[in-house]
Amino acid sequence: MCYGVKARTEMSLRIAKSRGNKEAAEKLAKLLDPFPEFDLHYGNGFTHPKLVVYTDAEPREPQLALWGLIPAWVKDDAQGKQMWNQTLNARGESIFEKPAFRNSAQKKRCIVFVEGFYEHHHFGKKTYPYFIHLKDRPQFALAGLWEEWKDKESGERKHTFSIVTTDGNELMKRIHNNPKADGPRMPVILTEADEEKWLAPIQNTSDEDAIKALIKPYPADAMTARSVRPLLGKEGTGNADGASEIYEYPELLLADPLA
DNA sequence: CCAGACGTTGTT
DNA sequence: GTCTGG
DNA sequence: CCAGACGTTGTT
DNA sequence: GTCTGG
Repeated sequence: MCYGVKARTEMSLRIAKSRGNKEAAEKLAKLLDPFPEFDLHYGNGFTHPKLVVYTDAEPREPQLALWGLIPAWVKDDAQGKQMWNQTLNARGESIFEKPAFRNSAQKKRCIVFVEGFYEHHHFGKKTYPYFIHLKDRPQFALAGLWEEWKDKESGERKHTFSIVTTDGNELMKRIHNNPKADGPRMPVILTEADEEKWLAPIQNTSDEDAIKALIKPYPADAMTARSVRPLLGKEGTGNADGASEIYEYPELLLADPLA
């Protein structure tokens, strides 16, 4: 789920300025300075990009965190690397129970602003990448969990995060059709009003229920998608500008899942 | 009691 | 760290 | 998860 | 088709 996301530097800076203040945006600009202007950040278990997150600890302060949550109890770097390949996503249904996520679900939630995300559609014997985004908002927040992990050997501290998933809506059902699936999934997309609710502290069970109520599919009619060039491989556009540009596949036009 | 796991994704 | 399985 | 490989022979 | 590597 969420093969990758689009989160350009320009967008991140714009959000930092509107959420926080000028200083926050300037600080972020320095952190992002060596960042290339990519249209795709992979989240596929082999590439672990750093993205800008806003945490419940400091909701107005942009921070960089590594995609792939490492629980605080992980004992060494090797175990951490093994773990983060499996914590790019967190199933919304179980975040309050799973050992890897429950501490974060309770008191370390975050949001990640993206312009859209990528998923593969299976048709015939091939897979076709799609870029999925909202019709009426240039960017939006995904619900995430974060954690801070300290490497006892090197003393290094790592901030990591995971994106919370939920059932796929009607749009995702048509695109996200991998042959080995239990059912289509999608990231939890938050409305502007829900962004602050997701970051609000939990002090009792009704607060917790309020958080759980946010974990639900986003309305399909508010979303749209387009096929794009292959992301990986010889022809892959990968981490490059233009990865999210529309690209029509002739064979798909006959049986476009979105038609 | 100790050892080992701790996680997600995936159709027609 | 904490739970489960043996 | 997707992309790519998928094999053997021969000396120093 | 199925496994491995990224």
